[in-house]
Amino acid sequence: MLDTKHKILETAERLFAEQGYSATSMRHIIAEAGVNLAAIHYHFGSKEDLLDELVARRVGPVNRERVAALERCAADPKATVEEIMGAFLLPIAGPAEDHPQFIRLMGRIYAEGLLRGVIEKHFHEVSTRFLAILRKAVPEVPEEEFLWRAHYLFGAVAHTMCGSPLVPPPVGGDFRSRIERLITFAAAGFRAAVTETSEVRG
Amino acid sequence: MLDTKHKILETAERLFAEQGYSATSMRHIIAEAGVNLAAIHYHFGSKEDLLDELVARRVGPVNRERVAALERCAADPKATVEEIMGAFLLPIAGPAEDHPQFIRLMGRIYAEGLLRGVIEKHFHEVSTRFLAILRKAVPEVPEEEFLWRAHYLFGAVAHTMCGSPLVPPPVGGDFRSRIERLITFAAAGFRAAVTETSEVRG
DNA sequence: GTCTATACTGAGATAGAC
DNA sequence: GTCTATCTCAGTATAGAC
Repeated sequence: MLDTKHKILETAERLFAEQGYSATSMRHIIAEAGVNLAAIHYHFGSKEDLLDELVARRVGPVNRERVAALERCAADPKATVEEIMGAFLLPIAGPAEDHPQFIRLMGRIYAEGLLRGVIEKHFHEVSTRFLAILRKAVPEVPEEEFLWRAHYLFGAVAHTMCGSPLVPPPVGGDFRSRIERLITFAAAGFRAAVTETSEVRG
Repeated sequence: MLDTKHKILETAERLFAEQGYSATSMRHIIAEAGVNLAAIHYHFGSKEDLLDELVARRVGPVNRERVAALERCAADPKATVEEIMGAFLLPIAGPAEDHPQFIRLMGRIYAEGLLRGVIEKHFHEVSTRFLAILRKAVPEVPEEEFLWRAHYLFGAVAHTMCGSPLVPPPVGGDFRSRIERLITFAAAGFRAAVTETSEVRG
């Protein structure tokens, strides 16, 4: 039955989002879904492939929005850093309001590094395109510096999605405003003058 | 014998750093260390407590350096954002050169969120002090905005330590220069003018 | 106090009957 | 397609030798 597969998918998404990927056992999923343990392997192959299908379902539409917005930026020689970042980041805002736990899950599996294959499959293409377009908006930044700054940006994005163990989470504000704040922060960072030899020690 | 405990500690640190915490089994550790499985529980209590002791060993000296540098900043009313960030971040540079894999491990366990207890125990106090001092260097930033920016900074730091699945890692530069670049980036972000209603969509 | 042997529980995965 | 039984490998707990 397709019903079995669907029940697994729905239950797994809820449990992964609530408890995280590693903390959710397949036995817990099948118990709540009322199906047999082997059904997961029959329909998906493995626990990781189950996650993969979950991610594809939600991320596909977001990535299509991203690509459309990014190509509009690419066609506009006057596109600002803020607009390009917005094209990449704001399409998350919709799903983030509808499925806040899912966004948290995505941030966590990105940060975990364990599921590198899943991440690369769903984000490598669009993130590469994003960086290529962003690159042209800040031509004055040397290549190596640009890559590091992209690194910082992705770290900040993941953290914004999944929450920090150390900083008290400011409760106010929806996800969209969080993203807008992040864009303000990171755009200033990308425009910062490159320091040759820093004098930062106190 | 203290020898057994020491062998476990050394072997575990190496394997955790090479393969990550979750991916390293206790049976793998004891096989390479040439000790018995139960010895880990006798000396440490659990796998997580073993990690805890590993972290404490390396992080203790770093945190003492941090606190000393931070208090120098606190005593100086003219301390810049860059200097305060440097006080918090540059003490990692030394260990990062000597034990690069260990730094990567720290970034990963921070990002994972699973070992929240270990992270809080070793970093909560010093990071709280850091944020309090940094707060006074940017009084013009509203409180909520400041907390989010701190959030972005911590995400970028963790990512710098553990590497990203999406951005091609720039190979050049030692860890200290990475931190200095990050400080330039984040200081500009903290100083950015707060946008009331952003106009970032393309 | 230190360490060994062994057993327990729960995880993901798989083969084969129906 | 589905289910039972079973396999391997985790982390953990305990009894007891020295």
